[in-house]
Amino acid sequence: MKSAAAEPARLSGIVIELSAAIAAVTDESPKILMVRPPDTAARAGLPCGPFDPTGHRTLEEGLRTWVNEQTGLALGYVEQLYTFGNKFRDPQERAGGPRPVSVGYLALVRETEVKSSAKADWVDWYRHFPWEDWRKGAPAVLDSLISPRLLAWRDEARGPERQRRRDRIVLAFGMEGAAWDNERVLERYELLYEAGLVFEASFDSGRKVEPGLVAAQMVTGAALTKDHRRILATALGRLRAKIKYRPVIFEVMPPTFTLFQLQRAIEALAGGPLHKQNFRRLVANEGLVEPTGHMSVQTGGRPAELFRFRREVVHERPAPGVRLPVRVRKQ
Amino acid sequence: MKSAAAEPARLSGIVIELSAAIAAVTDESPKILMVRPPDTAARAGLPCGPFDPTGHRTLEEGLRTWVNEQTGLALGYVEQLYTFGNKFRDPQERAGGPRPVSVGYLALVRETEVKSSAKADWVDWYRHFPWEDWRKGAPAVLDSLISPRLLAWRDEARGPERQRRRDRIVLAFGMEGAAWDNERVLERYELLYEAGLVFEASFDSGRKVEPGLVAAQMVTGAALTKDHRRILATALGRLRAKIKYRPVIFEVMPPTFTLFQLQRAIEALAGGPLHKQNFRRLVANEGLVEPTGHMSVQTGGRPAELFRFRREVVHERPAPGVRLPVRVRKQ
DNA sequence: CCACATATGCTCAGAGTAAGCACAACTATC
DNA sequence: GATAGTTGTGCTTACTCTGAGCATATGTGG
Repeated sequence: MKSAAAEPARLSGIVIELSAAIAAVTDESPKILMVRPPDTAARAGLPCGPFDPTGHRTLEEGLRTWVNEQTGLALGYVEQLYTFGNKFRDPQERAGGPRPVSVGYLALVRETEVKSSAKADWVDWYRHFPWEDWRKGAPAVLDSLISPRLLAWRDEARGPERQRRRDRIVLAFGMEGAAWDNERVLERYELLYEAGLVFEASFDSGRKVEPGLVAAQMVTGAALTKDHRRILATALGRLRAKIKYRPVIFEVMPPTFTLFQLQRAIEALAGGPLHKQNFRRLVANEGLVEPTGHMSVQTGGRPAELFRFRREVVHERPAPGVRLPVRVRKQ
Repeated sequence: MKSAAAEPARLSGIVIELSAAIAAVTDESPKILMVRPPDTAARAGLPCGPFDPTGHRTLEEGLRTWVNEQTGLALGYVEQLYTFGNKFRDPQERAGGPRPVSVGYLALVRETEVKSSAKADWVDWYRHFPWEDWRKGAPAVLDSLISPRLLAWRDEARGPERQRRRDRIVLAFGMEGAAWDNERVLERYELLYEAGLVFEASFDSGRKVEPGLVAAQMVTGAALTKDHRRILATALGRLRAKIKYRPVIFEVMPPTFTLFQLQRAIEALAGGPLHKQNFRRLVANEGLVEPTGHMSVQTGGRPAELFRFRREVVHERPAPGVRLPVRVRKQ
C-alpha cells in the first residue's frame, strides 16, 4: 500500500476550496448567486476561495469571508453540504496544480439584500438543472433527450454493470412507474455526468462527449466551472429535503408575506405544485406563521392577509417544516 | 481582511484527516470499532489517517485504505458525515503542528465480520454517550449531573447570551416539556463541550474543567482523542435519522433474523423502546422483509420466523425505512 | 401441570392527508 | 354596473396511518 508518509513532500499539495451555493427566491423563481468569470471564454462559478489555516478560525468563517469579499454579502443561514476530493474534477490539477478538495456550503438569503453587481449575478437555479423543474408538468428534456441517451448509456455496458446502471436510472429518474423523488438531485446529476450528458464531463475526463452536446447546453443545463454544478446539485437536494422538517423557507422570505407567496416560494424550490387549500391548513396547523393584521392589495384578486414567521415554533415542535408532499407525477 | 494569498507559505499547512465511525450491533447493543492507543496514557480513538492526494483517488478511497490497514476490515456501507476545521481541537496544533481538517465518515458492518484484535476493539457506543440511551427510561446522569451543571453554565452568562443558552439547552435536552429528539446528538455533545462538562474541553481550550470531572468520566462518558467523540456524535445523530427513511439497518443485521432481533437492533441505535406489534405491522406493510420459511428456536419462547431483507423495496418506495417513532418520554 | 417468555393476529379510536366543493372579495373589461 | 377572471378562505369527505392495547399461539424450564 502506498503510505502517506512515503511522500511527505507531496502531502501538503492540498488546497481546500470553500464554495457557497447562495440561494434566494424572487418573483416565484429560485435564484443562485453566481460570480462572473474573469473572461468570456471561462465558465461562471460559485463564490469560493481557499481555506486559510492561519487566518480562518473555522471553515465556515473562511467561507463567510470569501463570500463577503466577492459579493459584498454578509451571510446569515449557512449549512455545510459535502466535501468532494475526486481526482481531476479540476483541469488545473492535470497541469500540475495541487489536489483540490472542495467543501460545499448552502446559504440562504433574501435576494433584495444583494443586487446583481459587477462581480456577481443572480441566475435562475433551473438554468443549470432544467430537468428538475416540474412545476408545469414533466420537463420536456426528459423524454426528448435524457431518457433515450441514458438508456443508450445503459446498453453500452455488459453483464452486471448493465443491471446496475439500469437500477440507478430507474431509481434516480423515476422510470418504469417508480415515483420521481425531488430530493435525488445529486444522484441524477451524477448519472448524467457519468453518461457524458453534461458538458463538465468532457473537461474533466478527456473522454469524448456526446457529439452535439456542446451546442445543446440549453438542453442539458448550463455548465459551470470546476465541480460547482455538483455542489449546486447537492445544495438543491439538501434544501428540498430540509424544507420539509425545518422552517428554513423563511430565510428566503421577506418579513411579511401572503400564504400564496409562501406557497410559490416552496414550489419554486421543491420543483412541483402544491394543493393550495391543504397547504394553508398545514401551515396553520403547524403554527408556522401568524397573521400581522395587515392585508396585501397587490394580489390581482381578493386581498390576502399578510403573515409573519412564528419563531417560537422551533421550541414547540420537534421538526417544524412544510411537510406537504410535492405532487410530482408523470404528465 | 487577512487574505489567504498574503501568506502562501502557511497555506499548505493543512492535513486532512479521514476518520471512520464504524458501527455494528451485537447482542442488542450498539458497538463502535476503536483503535487502541499507543500507550496507556493516551486516549483511544477512531480508525483514521491523513488523506494522501497522490495515492488516493477520492477521499472515501483514502478512508477505506486506512481502515483496512488499521483494522483489517474491508468496509461496505460508507457515508460521509461532516468536515470540521475548528482551530485547536487537536493539541498537536498548539505545538506548532499543521492545522487539522477532519472529514468524518460513518460505516456500517456486521460485527461478526471483524473480531476485536490486537489493534482494534469493539466498544459500546453509549459508553461515550451515557445520556443518549433511553431504552430503559431516562438516563440517571441527566437529572443527577447534566441538568444542574448546564443550568449553572446558563446562569454564568448575562444578557442575550443567557437567553440563547437557555433556548439551546431546552431544545437539545428536551427540557420544560419539550420532547427529547433522539437525533440531536451532536447538539447535545456540543453543549456539554461548551459548558466544559466533557473531558475533551479541557485539553482543547486550556480552560479550567469543572473540578472533579476527570474522575467523573464514567458519568459524562469516556473521552476520546482529538475530535473523535464529536465525529461519533455526528455519526449517531445521522444514523438515527437515516434509519427512518433508508433501509440501512440491514447493513448491521445478519442475513436472516427474527423480527424481534431487528427491533432490538433498531432500539439499540435509536436509543429507545418500540411498540412490538406496531413495529411488526410496519415492517410488514413497508415490505422491508420477507419470510425465509425457517424458524429460529433460540428465542426462549415460541419459535420465531426468520426473515431476510427484501432488496427490491429500494425500487418500490421512495423512502423505505423504519419510520416508527421511538417512544422517548421522560420517566 | 404450572408460570413465564416470546410470537403473532386483531381491534379501535384518533390524527393526519388528498382532493375537491363552495363561496368571498377584489380587478379589469366591456 | 354587469361580467369574467383572479386570488383568498372555510369546510367536507373519504381514506390512510398511528398509538395503544387485548387476546391467543407456541415454545421453555420447573
